Amino acid sequence: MITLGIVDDHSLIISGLAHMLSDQPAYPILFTATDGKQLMAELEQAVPDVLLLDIELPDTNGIELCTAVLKKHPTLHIIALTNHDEVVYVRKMIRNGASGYLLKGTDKSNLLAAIDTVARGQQFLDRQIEQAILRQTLTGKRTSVEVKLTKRENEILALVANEYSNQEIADKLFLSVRTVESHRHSLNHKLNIRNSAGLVKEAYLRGLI
Amino acid sequence: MITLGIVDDHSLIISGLAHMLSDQPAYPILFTATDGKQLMAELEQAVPDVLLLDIELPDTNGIELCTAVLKKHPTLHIIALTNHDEVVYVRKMIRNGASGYLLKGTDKSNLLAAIDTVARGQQFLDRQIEQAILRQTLTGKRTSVEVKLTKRENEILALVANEYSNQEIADKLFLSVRTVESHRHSLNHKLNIRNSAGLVKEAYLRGLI
DNA sequence: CCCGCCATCCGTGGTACTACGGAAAGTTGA
DNA sequence: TCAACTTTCCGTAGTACCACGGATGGCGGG
Repeated sequence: MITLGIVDDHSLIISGLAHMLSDQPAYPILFTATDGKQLMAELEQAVPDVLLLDIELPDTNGIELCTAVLKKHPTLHIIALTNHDEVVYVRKMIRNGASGYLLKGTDKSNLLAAIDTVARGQQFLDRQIEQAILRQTLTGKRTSVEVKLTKRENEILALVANEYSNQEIADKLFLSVRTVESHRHSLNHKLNIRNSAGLVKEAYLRGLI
Repeated sequence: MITLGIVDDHSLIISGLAHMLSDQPAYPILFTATDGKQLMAELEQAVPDVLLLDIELPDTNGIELCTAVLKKHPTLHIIALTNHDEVVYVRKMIRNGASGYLLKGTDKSNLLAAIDTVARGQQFLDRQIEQAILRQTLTGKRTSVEVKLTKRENEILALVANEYSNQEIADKLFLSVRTVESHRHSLNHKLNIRNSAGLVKEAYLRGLI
């Protein structure tokens, strides 16, 4: 028996995971939560063996949440759950105490394997991630199954990185400022960053500067 | 006779230049202006042989202004006038059509030489800049007479570049947010940039990331 | 000893950015 | 053809950042 907790702001993901586990009586789900606050509240009631934790949450970021949760409940094994397969993120999470790292596109067998592995106290990385890390180490090159940006997003990323303000970008591309803001919001979300600084760094990684 | 136009938002600089040229009847100053708009207006009245153009202006940046002016008045020879001796800026200006590049700390003979040279249609670069470019080409290393930052400024620059918010920086360094803002303001001023994006780029140049 | 620079703090008053959510039109692919 | 995605736009709010100016105490050089 390995008890579980699931944290994700998309209820779709939660129900997807719950469905995958529904025919597995050995993996009871103790609770689900959609944000960090709820998670902390739930943990007051019951501490599962393994926590599936989305690193993108509305009220906090999973990286810090990871640290915070482990501080309170050191016995917990955390599997980070995310769409972001860039090696940087993985390193951050692992450095912050996560035992495993799964992409949301994972399948059932992978999920169960991950749960079993971390419950045993070992580390589990998504296969895709493992390969990315290997490739990076061998070739010295960066990110892996990079987050794909749309044409527009790339364009705007480049301009932001070149010190254009939203207004200037709007003028240059004949868009409204709101549209530019929208795209930036998407970028921030996709890339799991929260300000211009992050965008510029990303632009460097992508060779846009 | 070489006619001149001067554009700088600091009247001090303008009068300084005017003074240097006051005993040179061969270099009449047709007009002076303190911003891009004024410049464009003046150029409707009279087009000088050489334009001394500060690249930092309140209403625009000299780099784009340079392009814009030359588009309208292709015969104009422009000498960029600035405190910033980083090679990047020089390259930008030259690529945008400037014929010469002078540091504001220049002396009279240097100024006259620059004017004569560009009026003849040749290119003139400040000696200091020339050497910086040579050094860069030879050593493969970047910027020249780098703007020096204080210890604190460097520290904060690094944190900004690593996606820390002002609040977080303040917490980390045990400062008030206002102090952090002050330092950022100094950084922006010293480095001639205006937002986080610029700071992050600078941090890259300085190897802080 | 005084001047200048550094580091610290604060005030005022913007402007820019960010987090969401919602909506509509166009594109693309299975 | 239908679903999924992209691009565009807007609203509401809040937070972060930026441009100044001004003030203080410390510290080093002349």
